[in-house]
Amino acid sequence: MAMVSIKEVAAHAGVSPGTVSNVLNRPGKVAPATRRRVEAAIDELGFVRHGSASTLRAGHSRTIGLSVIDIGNPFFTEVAAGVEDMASELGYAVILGNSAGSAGKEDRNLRVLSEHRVRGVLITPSGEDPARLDRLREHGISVVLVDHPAHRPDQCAVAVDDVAGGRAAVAHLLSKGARSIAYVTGPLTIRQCVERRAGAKVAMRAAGLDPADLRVAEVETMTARAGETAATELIATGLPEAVFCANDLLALGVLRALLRAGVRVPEDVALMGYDDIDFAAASAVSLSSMRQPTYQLGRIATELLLDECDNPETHAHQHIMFQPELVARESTQ
Amino acid sequence: MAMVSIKEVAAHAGVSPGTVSNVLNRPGKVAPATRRRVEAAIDELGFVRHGSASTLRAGHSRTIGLSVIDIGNPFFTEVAAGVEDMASELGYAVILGNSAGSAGKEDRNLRVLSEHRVRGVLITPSGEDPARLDRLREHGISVVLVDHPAHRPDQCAVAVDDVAGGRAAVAHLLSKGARSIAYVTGPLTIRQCVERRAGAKVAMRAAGLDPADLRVAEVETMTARAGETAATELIATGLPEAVFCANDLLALGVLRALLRAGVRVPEDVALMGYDDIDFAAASAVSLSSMRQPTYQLGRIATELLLDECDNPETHAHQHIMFQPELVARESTQ
DNA sequence: CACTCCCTTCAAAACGTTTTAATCTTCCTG
DNA sequence: CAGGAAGATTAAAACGTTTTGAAGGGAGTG
Repeated sequence: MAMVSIKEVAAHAGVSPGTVSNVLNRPGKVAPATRRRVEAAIDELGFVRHGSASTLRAGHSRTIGLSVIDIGNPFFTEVAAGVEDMASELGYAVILGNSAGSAGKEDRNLRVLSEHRVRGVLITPSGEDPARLDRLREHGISVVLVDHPAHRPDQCAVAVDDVAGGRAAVAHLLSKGARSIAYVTGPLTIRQCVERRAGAKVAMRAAGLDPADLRVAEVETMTARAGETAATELIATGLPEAVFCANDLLALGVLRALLRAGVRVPEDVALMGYDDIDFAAASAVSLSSMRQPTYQLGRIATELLLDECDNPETHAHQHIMFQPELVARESTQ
Repeated sequence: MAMVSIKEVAAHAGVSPGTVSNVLNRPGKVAPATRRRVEAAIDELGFVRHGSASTLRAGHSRTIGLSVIDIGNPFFTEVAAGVEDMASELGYAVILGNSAGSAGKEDRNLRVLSEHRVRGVLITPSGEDPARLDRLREHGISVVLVDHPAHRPDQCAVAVDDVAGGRAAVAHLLSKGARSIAYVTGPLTIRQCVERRAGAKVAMRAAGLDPADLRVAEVETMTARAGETAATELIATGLPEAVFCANDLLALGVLRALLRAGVRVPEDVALMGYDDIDFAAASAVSLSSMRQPTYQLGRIATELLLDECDNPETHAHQHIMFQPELVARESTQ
């Protein structure tokens, strides 16, 4: 109830509100003696700046938004960690939005971010609708795409080469002797899922196989539970020699269901995940996976975004594309 | 750049700004014909309400804060999921803060939340310093403790009985025949760690053992990596018959290090975790753990908080204490 | 027709900052 | 000691909403 304003601080310190504001925002501009007096008043009264008022007047806030597809996925928490670290180094706060794979929730989150007049937005878009992001840009909110290639040249983006990743993963499975391969994937509206599939087909063609023979099992969410469902279906309809999963959560679910059904991994079925989350190494059969520079992805995206916000005239848009790295473990021994 | 204000909408629709505000906030108060006209103007101009301005004028925002200890821990992402679902059902947005175990970061996050004039804060405090939270309350920001018992009677809190959990976990290990037990824990400044240890000692005393014999291995963070460190140390100094870990991440790390060192689980060492995160069931040796109603924790805490905010006169403070549940798997077979 | 009442809309003030231009001090220079 | 520059502080306007009390306009009533 007792929020104290800059005016009361000013009165208490015997100066004008403008001076208090200066102490807060450009301490250099105010004489050391008065500054100390004001700072004392601030402490004494427990003053907390009203962020909304300052955003309103200043026209922008020191806040950025981060919108991810699934905060329950360790991949994204790792990205978020990178974002948060870099943002707080540069004096920005982060508002996190989780779209949970739903376009509706993503829209709601973007609206909340717009209303907050965030300085910029980092987003891993869940669908392919650049228009909504363009609208943000028209409103003066910078957008950097994370784990997604740029929609347009005048935009920053930080991504990982998913086609190369899919190709490397399946090439690895093929090199272990597998000939029939299933691809367990989330919704094929998700770009990553589509590109990893494309990479998988490239690898098959390169090995002299018909890409059309890639068996695709599509599930609704990219969670361990969905992975179990997919595996149950594979078991019912006949197992392939190898399974490539669009991410590690799916792969862990597949693994769990296979083992429960008495299927041996990798003897009966070889298994590959994607993302190399921490838990991949600790699972029942340690999981081969494609490692991505997750934390770096977050840090660099944030750096690009804030450079764009803070130095608009010198900023040069960049499209950064990392290469994923194969990590072979027991599941493809 | 082209953020349109309520004034432009008003001009475009041929009404006053006040009427536009009414359309936004109490559509019932405005005649259907004008409302439609205003709504058309809003769509046409792509108007987005300036949240800061409205917070400033209204004195409060429809936003709550959630401050957790470690967003990398699935336990907290599950809590966050519950919070977000309930909050958005009630029309609130959530700002997430991750203290990453550091009191400094927690302070910074609370400051950011204060500056945003959030309506209330949900927090799993990382240390024991009720004073900082009292300061929030003095500022008119409601606080509900999550996974932590109340500091004071006039406050809501939602917790799980950690003493009972620690007791049940160790009683289970003892029932499997273990006599020497090690407790791998995060910083003993964290309440959960302390109480689970207290519970462990209760169980030992009940079994006729000396509680002082509980070997405590304290590590700095509650991550899998820290668990590996702890296990390495245990191996070097002599293994106990059973290990109880303060959470599943630690347990997974311990498990990984033990297996790598050729120690069999549970034959040589029985192992228990805590939280029953999804990955516990999928690990190399599936992990026995203590299950908590995590998602519910988040939902209920949010419900209490928003009831306190929206109905301050009828609100009754509640202290809710859930009981954890033992889940026995291979690691304690 | 005069009056009241209700429904709708409006004008203006207020919220707590930041910022700009102006004023007031102080100190230096010649 | 006059003149001015540099530095410190201030007053006042502005940001985009919400809210309040008042005004406007029909419709119903006596």
